[in-house]
Amino acid sequence: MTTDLKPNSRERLLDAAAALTYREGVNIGIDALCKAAGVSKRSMYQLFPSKDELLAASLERRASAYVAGLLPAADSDLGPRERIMHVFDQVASQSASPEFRGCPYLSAEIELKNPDHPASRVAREVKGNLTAYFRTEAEQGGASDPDFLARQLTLIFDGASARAGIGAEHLDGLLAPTVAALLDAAGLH
Amino acid sequence: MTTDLKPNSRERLLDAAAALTYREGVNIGIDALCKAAGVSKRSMYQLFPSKDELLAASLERRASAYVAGLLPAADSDLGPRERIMHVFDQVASQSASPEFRGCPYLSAEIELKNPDHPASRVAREVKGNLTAYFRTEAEQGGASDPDFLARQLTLIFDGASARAGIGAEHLDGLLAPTVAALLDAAGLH
DNA sequence: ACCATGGTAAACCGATCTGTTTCCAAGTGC
DNA sequence: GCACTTGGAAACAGATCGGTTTACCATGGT
Repeated sequence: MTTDLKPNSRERLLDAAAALTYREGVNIGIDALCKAAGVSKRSMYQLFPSKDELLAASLERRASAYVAGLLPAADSDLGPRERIMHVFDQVASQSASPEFRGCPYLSAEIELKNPDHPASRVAREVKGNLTAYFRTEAEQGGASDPDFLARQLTLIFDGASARAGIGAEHLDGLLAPTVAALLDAAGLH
Repeated sequence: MTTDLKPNSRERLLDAAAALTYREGVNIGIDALCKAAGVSKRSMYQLFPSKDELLAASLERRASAYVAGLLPAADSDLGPRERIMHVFDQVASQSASPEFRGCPYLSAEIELKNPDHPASRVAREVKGNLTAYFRTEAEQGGASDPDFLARQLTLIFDGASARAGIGAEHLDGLLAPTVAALLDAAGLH
């Protein structure tokens, strides 16, 4: 077993950072993060070299759960079209919650304008994975230009996230027909 | 003539606020704004009651120029379809500039998570006007559901703004076919 | 009982935040 | 010359920022 002292503090910090930065933005203070996690600043700075790295680590940790909530279960026997639609259905249903603030990775990249920020790097990677997923499914479904379709879908995804996140749109019934139109245009069967 | 003492300070502040918050985010400090505008804080606080109001006023002032850069000239004799496409062509060409950071109104709403912030209110109104423009043109073009199409187009607009703004997408050749697919699906002639 | 470890609370540091105030120089009218 | 306004420079206030350090207290091994 790899040494696993201090098991809780680290995770509590990551969870608190994920929750608070999502609600309040990346400019939330370290004192607030530590207080919410029930961890002293001293311990925090033993676990993470800086706030930036804590933020990046919290986004990274959140990543697998985030995509798990978006993608269909591994054992589901859906076709490529359904596997794409599933992502958008999930976003639409998530956006119904009043706590929904859009894709945390998009928000992070917009708030930290600096693309070299460690958290921006993580965010870029996660979003890249989503686009890659779309591309794979598009290919599988025989789309005429899988790469192009994947870019279109990511655009829709981020647009929907952003608008629903600021409460400007309620996605209900909007997303499915829009995505369907693009899939049809791309010849995805 | 309405009294127009202190003509320059006010405008310089508004311009500086627009430019700096766009580049650096809404968390830019007041000292930096005043220094960039060449106006003392004392004068600034005589002209505006708070930073929030200055920010809101700068977004409001920027609004007419912003939509002017997006919409076709008033005397242009374009059909509804072209008048819609024109907006997206403009975004695509603007996004080529390295200073492009996406729609400033979307960014503002995302960064200030508070929808009651005066600047959020202004941003919401400006974006509402864009959606209204789309709806009008959709109606004019005989779209089957103008309201629905307008929501779709705004979604694309914001998605494109966001992704190009963070440098994740270069819109070139992506936007026109995507929008065209939606216009076709809506039966816009 | 003793000491090491590890973690919390809290003071502290210098910087920066929004916002206020003081001081002073440059007009301006008379 | 002289009262008066205007506004810039900058100090200031109080809070908070990221980050460090000190002081104390709990545990547990021996």
